[in-house]
Amino acid sequence: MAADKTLLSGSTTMLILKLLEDKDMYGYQMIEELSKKSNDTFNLKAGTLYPLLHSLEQQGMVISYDDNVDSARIRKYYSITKKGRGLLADKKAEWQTYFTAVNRVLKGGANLAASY
Amino acid sequence: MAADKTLLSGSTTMLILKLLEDKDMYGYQMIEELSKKSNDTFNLKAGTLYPLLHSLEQQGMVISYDDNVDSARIRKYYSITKKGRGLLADKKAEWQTYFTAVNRVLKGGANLAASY
DNA sequence: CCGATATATATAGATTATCTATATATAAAT
DNA sequence: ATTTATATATAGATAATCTATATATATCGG
Repeated sequence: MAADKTLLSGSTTMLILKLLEDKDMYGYQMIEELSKKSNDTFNLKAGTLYPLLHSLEQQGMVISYDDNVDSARIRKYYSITKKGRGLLADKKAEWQTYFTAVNRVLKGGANLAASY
Repeated sequence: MAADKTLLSGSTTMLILKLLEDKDMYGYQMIEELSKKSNDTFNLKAGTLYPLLHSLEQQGMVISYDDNVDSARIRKYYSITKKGRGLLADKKAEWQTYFTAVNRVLKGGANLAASY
C-alpha cells in the first residue's frame, strides 16, 4: 500500500461510509473508487473490506441488496443508513480534530505552545 | 484518549521524533508535551511510549542517557540521531500524502475523480 | 479454444500498534 | 501520614490491518 497501513488504520470506516454517502456501491467497486479518488494512495485489500462491510451491516450502518446485472454475476450493493450517516458525521469530526492536532505538532517549533 | 486510538495508530513514532527534533526529552515529558501541543487531543499512555522508545533506540533512531537532576530521581533523556531524522522526514512525507488523500476523498463529491 | 488475468465475494490466521493493568520508586501536596 | 503526581518498565488484551487461500464468473490474447 502506498500509505503506511498503520496510518490508514481507523479511517477506513469513514472513507467507506463517505463513498456510500454519494451513491450505493458494491465492495469491489469501493476498492477501485478509493484507489482512484486517492490517486492510488489507498489500495484497500479485499480481506480488509469485506469483513468490515459485514460488521457495518450488523451494526445497522449499511444495508445490502443483491443485484444480478449480467445474468449470473452477483454483485452485493451496499446503501448507507441514517445511523450510518450519523457515524460518518462523528468520524469526520474526529478526523478533523486529529489531523489538525498532528499538523500543529509537526509545524510547531519549540515554543509553539506559548500561543495557546 | 480524545482522538480515536486507531486514528493515532502509525503517527506516534513521527510525533515523538518531531518532539526530539526540537530538544532532548525524557519519556514522561514527551507525554505531557504531546498533550499540551495537541490541545489535549493526544494523551499517549506510558505503556505505549516506553516500549516504543526502547524499540526506536534498538533501531538507532534515538540514543538515551541518564540524568540525575535532583539527587535520587532518575530521568532517561532521549536524543534523536541522524538516522532518526531520516525516518522523521520519511514519516512526514508519508503523513502529507496520507492526510491529503483522506481530505480529497472526504471533500470530493460523486464526480471529483473527473478533475484528475 | 484455452490459459491467464480481471472481476467479485468470503474467511482464517498472522502481524502490529495501540490499550489496560500492574509493578516499582521518589517527590509533592493535603 | 496518606494520597496524588512524577518517572520508568513489562505483560497481556484488544483491534484493525494484512496475507493467504478459496470459490466462481468474465474477459482478453494467442
